[in-house]
Amino acid sequence: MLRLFFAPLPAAVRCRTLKNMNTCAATRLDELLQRLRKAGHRLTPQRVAIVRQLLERDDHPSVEQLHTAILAEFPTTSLATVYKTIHLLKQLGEVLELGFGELGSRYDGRHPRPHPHLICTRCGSITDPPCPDDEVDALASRIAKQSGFAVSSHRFDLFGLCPACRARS
Amino acid sequence: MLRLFFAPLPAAVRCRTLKNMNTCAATRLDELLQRLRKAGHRLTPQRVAIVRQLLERDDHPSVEQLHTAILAEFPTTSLATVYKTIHLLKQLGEVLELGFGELGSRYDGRHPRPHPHLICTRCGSITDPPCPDDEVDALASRIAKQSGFAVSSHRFDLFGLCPACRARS
DNA sequence: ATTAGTGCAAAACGTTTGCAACATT
DNA sequence: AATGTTGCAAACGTTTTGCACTAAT
Repeated sequence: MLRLFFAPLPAAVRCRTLKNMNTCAATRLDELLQRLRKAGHRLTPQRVAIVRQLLERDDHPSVEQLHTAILAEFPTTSLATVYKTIHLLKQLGEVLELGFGELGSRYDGRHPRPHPHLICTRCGSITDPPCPDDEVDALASRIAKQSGFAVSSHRFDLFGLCPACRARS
Repeated sequence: MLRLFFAPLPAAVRCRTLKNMNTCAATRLDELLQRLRKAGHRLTPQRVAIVRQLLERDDHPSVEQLHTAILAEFPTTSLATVYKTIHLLKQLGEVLELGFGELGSRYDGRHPRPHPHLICTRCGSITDPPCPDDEVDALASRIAKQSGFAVSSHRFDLFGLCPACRARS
C-alpha cells in the first residue's frame, strides 16, 4: 500500500504527485520514513499520514488539527495514536514542539531545528519569519557564554499582530 | 495586620526587615500593593503573601511552589486562590508568565518585562542572564520589521546545562 | 510468528469555575 | 453594609496510560 515510500521514485516524478510541495520537503519525507524504519519502527498508514501532514503543512498544526486531517484519510484513527506518533517524532528530533499556554501545543515538522516564530495574538497563526537563524543562534551563544551556560537548544517567540490582522484593525 | 504596607516605613528601615532583599524590590512591593488597592482590589493576607513570594524569590516559582510557601504562613490557602491571584497579577502586567510544556508554568514577579531566560534541562532551574535586554529587543524588532509584524511582546528561552550541572557531569 | 502499534476507555495532570461563607473595605 | 475574595469541590481541556486486538515486519 505504502510501498512507494520504500522504493522512492525519481525526484521529478515524486514532486509532481504532491501539490505545493518542493523537492526538499518530498525528499525529507522519504528520508524521514527511512530513518523511522531503520530505527526499528513500523510504517503504519496512520503513522505515515501523520508524518506527511507534519511535512506538508506550514501552519504549525495542533494535535487536534492533525487528528482531524488524518481522520479524513483513516476514519478510525485515535487521538492517542496522534499523540504517540508525535512523541516518537519528538524523541527522534524530527519535529519541533511549540507549547503555548493558551494556544496548546503546535508542531513544526519542516524545520525541526530551533528558529524564531511569529505568533499572531489575534488570529493565532504561527509563521516562520524570513530571518537568518544564525543571528538568533549568535545571540543565544553570546548570552550563554557570559553566564557559563552550555546551551543545547533555544526558542525565540515574537507575539503581536500579523500583517493581515494589522490591516483588519 | 498588614497595615505596614499601607503606610510604608523609610527605605532604610524597610530593607532591614526583609532579608536578602534590595531596596528596589522592597519599594516595588509597596508600590505594587498600592496599585492593587487603587485598582479596587482588596489586600487580603493571602494575596499579599503571594505577591511577596513573587517579589522576594528569584527562582521563578511554579504555582505549586508558591502554594507550598504560602501554606507555611496561611495553612488554609487554596490552590485556586493562588491561581486567581496570579491571574490578576498577569492581567495587571505585574508578573511574567513562563509556560513550559513539561516544567509547567513559572512566574517572574521581579522583572515583568520580556527578557531572556536560561533553563537548565537537568536541574530545572530558571535564571535571568546578566544580559542587556536591548539586544533581544533589537533582534525582535529587526525580525518583525522584515515580516510586517507588529510585535507587542516576545520571549527568548535558552535550554541547556547550568554551570553547576555542567560541573557535576 | 513476533512484536510494535492501534484504538478505546480510563486516568492523570494542570488549570478554571460556581457558589456559599467570609473578610476587607 | 456592601461586595470582592476565599476555599472547597466539581468541571474542564489536554496529554498519558493500560490493555486487548490488530497488523507490519
